[in-house]
Amino acid sequence: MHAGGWQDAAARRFTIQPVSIDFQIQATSGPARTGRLTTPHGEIETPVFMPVGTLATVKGVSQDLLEELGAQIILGNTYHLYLRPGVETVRALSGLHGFMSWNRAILTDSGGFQVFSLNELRKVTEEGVTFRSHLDGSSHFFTPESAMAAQIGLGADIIMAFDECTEYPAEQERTRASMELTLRWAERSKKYFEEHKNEVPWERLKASGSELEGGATSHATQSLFGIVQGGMDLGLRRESAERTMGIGFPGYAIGGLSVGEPRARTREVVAATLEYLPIDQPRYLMGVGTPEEVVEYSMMGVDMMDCVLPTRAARHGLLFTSEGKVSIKQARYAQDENQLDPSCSCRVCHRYSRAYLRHLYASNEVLAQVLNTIHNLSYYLDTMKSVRHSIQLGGKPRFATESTQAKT
RNA sequence: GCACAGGUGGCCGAGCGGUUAAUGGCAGCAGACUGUAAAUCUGCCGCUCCUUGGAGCUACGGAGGUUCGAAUCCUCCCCUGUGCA
Repeated sequence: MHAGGWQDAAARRFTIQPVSIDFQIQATSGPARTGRLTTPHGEIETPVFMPVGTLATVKGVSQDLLEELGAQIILGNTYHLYLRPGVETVRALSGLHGFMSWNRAILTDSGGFQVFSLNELRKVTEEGVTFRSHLDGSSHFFTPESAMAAQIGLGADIIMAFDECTEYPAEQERTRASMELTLRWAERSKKYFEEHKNEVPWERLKASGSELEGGATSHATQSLFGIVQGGMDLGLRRESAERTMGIGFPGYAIGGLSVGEPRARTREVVAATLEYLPIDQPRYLMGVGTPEEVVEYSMMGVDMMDCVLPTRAARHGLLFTSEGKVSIKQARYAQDENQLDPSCSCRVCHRYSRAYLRHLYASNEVLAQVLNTIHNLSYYLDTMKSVRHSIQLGGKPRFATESTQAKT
């Protein structure tokens, strides 16, 4: 069932124009593959999970901890950073990398997701989106062009086209109209980007110092990724993929998922869309998912994923472990002297008991957020490491809850 | 001792004659969270019983009383705070 689509995709790749980002596939196992994505801030081993750091911070953890955890690339958000501290401030402080002192790769989302998530504070037109700031109520007009300008100013290694994340559920006509709008915006995004991408000085974009892992590259520009929409309609997904590829980007994202649809539907749409995308370029599944989903999608051939779940859930006392979810706030852990996850070697599991973590959470201590976030990110990042390993060995990956089922 | 002000469910605190098992908040318990308006949000939270819905019981310091009806009014008692002796 995969074969036809894959061959189609393989054939199509020759129509893709040259790109400014390097992606080399290293090993494959069925539809899954490991690869190396080269950015101005080092090489990224894929499949990769990208922690979300909306406001130039992955909430709860410092940059040196992120490095220790093995985060290869993190996300920032254009809309939020535009509002605060403002693109000019970030630009003046040597871009996101310099501003937040992060020498590894960064990807910024364009603000397209806010078109969806802030739907009560915004108005969409052909030209762009008017947002009413959630901070002070002021009005801000975003267009594909302004979103690109902002992202060029922020200076992330990978930036995203300005899209409309279609809501769920949506009628066929609405989904198509939304998809068409995203396509027109994708063209405008690319056009503006091509004309202005050299405005990010190479010296600034380039990683500095000896901390850079993998070495700087010759890619002197940012890379702009396109985003496939099309809702839950497989036909529209295909059309969106093909037409987005027609515009031509160095990488493609699958957007508009995890917006409330049933999980099985997400899987179906991802599986279908992957087949329509080029086989030799990075494919980025936006906003997904649980540890199990992240593994599953990696095995389906997704190269990049990001999700708020590990960090947000951590702040809310939900921890992911090899034995399944642990809601550390539960009374049953009050005197549990065991480590959180017996098969995790993160600094949290290594040192603290469940009882202590529960106490910190119950007492509303900020350390609870820090430790919980460290663990969850560690769990995701280690899971990805093991997924990459499995793909390289051509075997089946360890699923996040495998040992739970074995034990109970 | 006298004068005021008070004693409400684990805690704080509304209510001041009926639609009150009793508003709120906290604490407690459980759940949700998927390109971050999220250290957020939702539900439960006197006891017992049956199926949702309900039934019964016990409750507003204590004991009496007024009233068809009292956490709410009256009397006495106990206790707490403040002031004066």
